[in-house]
Amino acid sequence: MAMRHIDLTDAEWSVMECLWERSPRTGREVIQQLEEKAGWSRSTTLTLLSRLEAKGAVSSNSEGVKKTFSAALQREDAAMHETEDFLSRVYKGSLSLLVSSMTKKKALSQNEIKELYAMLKELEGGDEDA
Amino acid sequence: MAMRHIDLTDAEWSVMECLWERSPRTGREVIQQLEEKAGWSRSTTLTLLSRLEAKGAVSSNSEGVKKTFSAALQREDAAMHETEDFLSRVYKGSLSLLVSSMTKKKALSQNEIKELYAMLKELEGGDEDA
DNA sequence: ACATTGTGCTTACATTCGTAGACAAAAGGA
DNA sequence: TCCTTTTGTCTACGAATGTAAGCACAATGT
Repeated sequence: MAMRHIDLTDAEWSVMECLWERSPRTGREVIQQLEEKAGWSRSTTLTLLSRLEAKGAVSSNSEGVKKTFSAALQREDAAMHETEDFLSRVYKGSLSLLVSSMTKKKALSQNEIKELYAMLKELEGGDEDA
Repeated sequence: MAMRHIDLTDAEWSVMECLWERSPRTGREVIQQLEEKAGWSRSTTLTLLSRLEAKGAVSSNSEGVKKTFSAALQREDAAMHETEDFLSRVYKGSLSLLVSSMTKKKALSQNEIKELYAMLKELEGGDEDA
């Protein structure tokens, strides 16, 4: 059964990043980290955690003394969902188009180009049908 | 002077796509196209056009008999802005990371890989410092 | 000149998002 | 046991977003 598409808002991404870094975590920890990184108040973080739990991206466990929160959504899944969304909206779903655009805009460093080239070279050669 | 960053919402992208396809256009045309493609009512489209004009993404001309609307923001600029935004949020700003993720998820067709490879090959070889 | 139609502006309204204060229950200390 | 601190839930509120009805004025046909 496929993972339902969960959309994350910007603020929600921040919270998830924190949980992806390490899970489970107590509310305390999440709150503190977001307070430092984003200047959020306690309530803000807690609200976001609730909303995330409501949409199934976060799960919590209240058995122990302290309630803990965990990422229920994998970062990779969230990323892939966003990626598809973005690519289809902006580049007709084509990654090549994205790369060629970035190229034209000179938004790619030589370094990045090299890395990509190496990666693609491997894929092109070694994955024909194995 | 750098182009200010204009963020477009989903609905706004639809309108812009219409104007990027051809500009200038009368309200009539835009309305009709969006009605077909998105099922929007007249007012909806007009509202979006106003909002877009307010944020500088669309310009209009009322001199002739019919008011016309044009895209003031280039598609490429909008796309690049979105791209940077997206890459930094989801992939730490790294295109390579995006590609490697898509690879792992097998979200790239052989065809796409070939295209990318060809593109990169050219860049890698021919752009050292010219 | 008047009725009909086309066109743009103004206002509206429900939802979502970012942000947070209040309050209540639980835990810890004196 | 009573006070203080911690922790979690509920409620709130303005801005942004998607969506559209209504109104007023311009154009057009007869």
